[in-house]
Amino acid sequence: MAMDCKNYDFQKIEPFWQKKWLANQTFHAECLSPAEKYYVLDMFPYPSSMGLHIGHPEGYTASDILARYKWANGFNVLHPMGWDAFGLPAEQHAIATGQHPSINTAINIERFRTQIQSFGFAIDWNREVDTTNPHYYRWTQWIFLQLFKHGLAYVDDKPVWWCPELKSVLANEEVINGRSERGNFPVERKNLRQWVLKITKYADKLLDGLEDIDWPNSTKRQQIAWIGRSEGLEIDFEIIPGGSKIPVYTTRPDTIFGATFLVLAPEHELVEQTTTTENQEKVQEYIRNTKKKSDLERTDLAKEKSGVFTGSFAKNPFNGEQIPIWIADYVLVSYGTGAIMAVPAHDERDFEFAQKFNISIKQVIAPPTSENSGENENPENSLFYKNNLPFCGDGILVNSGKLNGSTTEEAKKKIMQQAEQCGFGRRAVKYKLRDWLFSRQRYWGEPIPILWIERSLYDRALTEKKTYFLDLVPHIAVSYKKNNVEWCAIPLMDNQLPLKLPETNIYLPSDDGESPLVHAKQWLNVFVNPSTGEISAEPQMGFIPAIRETNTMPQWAGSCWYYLRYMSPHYEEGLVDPQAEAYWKSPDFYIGGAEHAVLHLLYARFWHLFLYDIGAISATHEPFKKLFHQGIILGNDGNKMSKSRGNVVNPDDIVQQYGADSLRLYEMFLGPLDAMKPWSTQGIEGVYRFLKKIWALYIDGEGKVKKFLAEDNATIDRLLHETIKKVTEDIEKLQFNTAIAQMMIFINGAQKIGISRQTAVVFLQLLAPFAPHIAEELWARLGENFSVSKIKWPTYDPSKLATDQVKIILQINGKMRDEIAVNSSATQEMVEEIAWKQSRFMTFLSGKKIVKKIYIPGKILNIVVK
RNA sequence: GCUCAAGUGGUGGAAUGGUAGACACGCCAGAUUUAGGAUCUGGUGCUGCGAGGCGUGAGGGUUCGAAUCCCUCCUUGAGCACCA
Repeated sequence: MAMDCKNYDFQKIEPFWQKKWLANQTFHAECLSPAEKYYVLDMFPYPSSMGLHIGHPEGYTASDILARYKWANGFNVLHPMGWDAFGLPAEQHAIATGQHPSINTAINIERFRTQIQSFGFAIDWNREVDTTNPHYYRWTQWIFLQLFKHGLAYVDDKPVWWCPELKSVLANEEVINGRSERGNFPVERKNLRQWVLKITKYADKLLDGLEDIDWPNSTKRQQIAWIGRSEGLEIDFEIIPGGSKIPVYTTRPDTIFGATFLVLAPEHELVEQTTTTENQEKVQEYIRNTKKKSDLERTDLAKEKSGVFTGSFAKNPFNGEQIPIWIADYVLVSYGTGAIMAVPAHDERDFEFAQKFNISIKQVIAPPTSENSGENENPENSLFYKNNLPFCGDGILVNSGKLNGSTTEEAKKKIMQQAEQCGFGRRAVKYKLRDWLFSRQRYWGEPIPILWIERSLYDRALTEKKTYFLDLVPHIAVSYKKNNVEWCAIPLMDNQLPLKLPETNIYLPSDDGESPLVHAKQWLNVFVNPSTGEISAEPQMGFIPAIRETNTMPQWAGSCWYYLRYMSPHYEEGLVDPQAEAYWKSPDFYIGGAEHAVLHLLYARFWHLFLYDIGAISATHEPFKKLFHQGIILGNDGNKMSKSRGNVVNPDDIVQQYGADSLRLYEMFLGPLDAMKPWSTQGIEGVYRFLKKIWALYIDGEGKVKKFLAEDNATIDRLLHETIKKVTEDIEKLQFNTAIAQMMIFINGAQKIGISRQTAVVFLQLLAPFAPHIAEELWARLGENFSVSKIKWPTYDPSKLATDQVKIILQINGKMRDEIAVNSSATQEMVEEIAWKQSRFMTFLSGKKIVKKIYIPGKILNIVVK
């Protein structure tokens, strides 16, 4: 017992039990316990200076209910918490104050931990992880080096998204409608040397893996769309005059006879070759204009198509037709072959373009009609369909020579076959997914554990085979050229990890894409012994000059594998203890916001699949078997909570005023867990009253346990078993709102009728996952053993649910007219006999002719009349 | 524009083919109280004196029976947005 308080004094009760759970390590997850494991994972928070948001405890409470429920069912539960602590706000604070970001980060973590502990979650605090701790990021760096060694990390200086405001590059996934995902600042294209991870190599595995995991459909769909796999045909068109070939990519080879022009992207390498002398000027001007446009303009001004004719023609290899070659910026150089065959009759974009530039439109697909299956199609009579162009669906081929009458599906097959046989085309698979841009020009991130040395020294070390990095570098060297010197990347050795961030007082990146780490000159320029890997700050015999990589990793790096670290957070021999990994495998339940659908959740799956492939882990291919997104909690006014709207609810205030149990209960009672729902300041009163009612049912005005009934009456007995059933089933289905409603029904009944001591005990077990503090307190006052969350979960007795009397609804033409109570074993004849005696029911039947009777045993008797 | 999801009292929501509105908020009345607060009891979809009638975004359909299944439209939310 916490205190001998008389009233429901949550301010005394809650901290007492929180301390007790911590001190007793009540929720410590024992690795390799003989019990079956259950791993509940929350998306770990970024510890911002704003403190915890009211949305945080929503997901955390849901996972906590599950964790406590599983403990009570005999599972060995892993429910950890940690900090995704690298990130921009801490760095911006450092820039503003000149203070090292680790100081502020530590303060914020402290505050988050205190806040999270004030909710009484059954977390194993021994397993806390912090992505900014060198003991942690040592292994983030180690994973990077594995990716490097396997040729999945390389440098590139293609155009990348650059955000001038953040002074950093961003990944494709971090750019939304031409603005940064964080901060909503405009971004532009810039050529910079950057580290890139070859996530595209895992495109198919990332796609296939989605099939056997239990995730929200919308999230799966988003990942599928992001990967954007398509199957099609690459077809070579011959340039007239000239004779060289332009490969185009299409997913609709069946429309090949409808191609009336060909379009090159403005950046396409054959632009110069295809442009005739008299069109030179116009084409160059068009390309100049395109370059001036930002990517935002180029994609956002989708309304009006633009383009220019090159003067050349291309020969359609299927029918020998010559079609004009145009240049237009609606074709992207980075997708497919950067060139398309345009079929205006069956593609909206091509249609729009053809209309604007007066290019002919030729229909080759007729929409399928219900009556004919293609045989009666009259190719000459296609005028009828012209009004409906462009028609982009599947149909029947017309105007396509011997393919006329084929379906889209048949025609695709035939044309692909023909193209491959004749050698002017080949099947191809394309993806929208691009490689993951992995470096950032920031201070507050994991340093990339790479040294750069000159090419000749690199080659010499490898040919002489007397070097530590012989097996640690990819087959093809990762290199770049600057001022005519070529630099090659070599890794640090495992025992040189973690590569810690150097001390500096300059945290601001430069305007031209230089990381603040370049200012740490001592750290930056070193000497390395190529045979031993030894690093020295001073030149030495046998050492060669090297420069450290100055970019850091993006914030997503640390969160890609934290769920593995929780399994053995103090293990020093590897990222995860193989025994722990074999036992815990992967999270059984993962809950977090839907905003990470294509960022964290795609990156983490990529790393997991990779780690599995290289044998670093071995239990599962996919990291997150079951995923759930909690809904957003809106402000009182139905709008998103924001400082500017003044509708922000601070969880600390709620805990202060109503207690953590009320907050937990209320957030779960608001509505379905995945729904977006508005906070109501008045609404929380309801659950608070519920808790006070429970208190009053157990404890008298003197703070003593009340006298319970010697025995339950039948109504309460049935209600208890109904409640056990409903609460148990609803927890399994994550329908916490209705589970709480059922407990309220129980308490309302208990208040009227009274309950036995045994029933009072069982109810506390049901309540404990939702409101653990009050449940633990009353449990202790009843003299039961600590802890209520570790006692075997109650089961219901089905025989108690059966009743000897059932209610039958009497309907006429499906409308409820009366109800009767009958013996539960009553037959239809017996029910009818009683029904016919009901005067109210009979008044509805009088003068009507009975057509049919429908009887659903135990539920309904419906009389159909005329 | 395309794709997906969802529309139920004054409010949050319950019911996924069988009594629409569980549970809760709010509101009304009463009890207790010097008063307020707290607590307890009863009521509360709309309409009608009543029997009853109407009612789940709108319209249509399937069914003995539809909030639930199907079609069309409207609204809201989410995602994608020249990916050929």
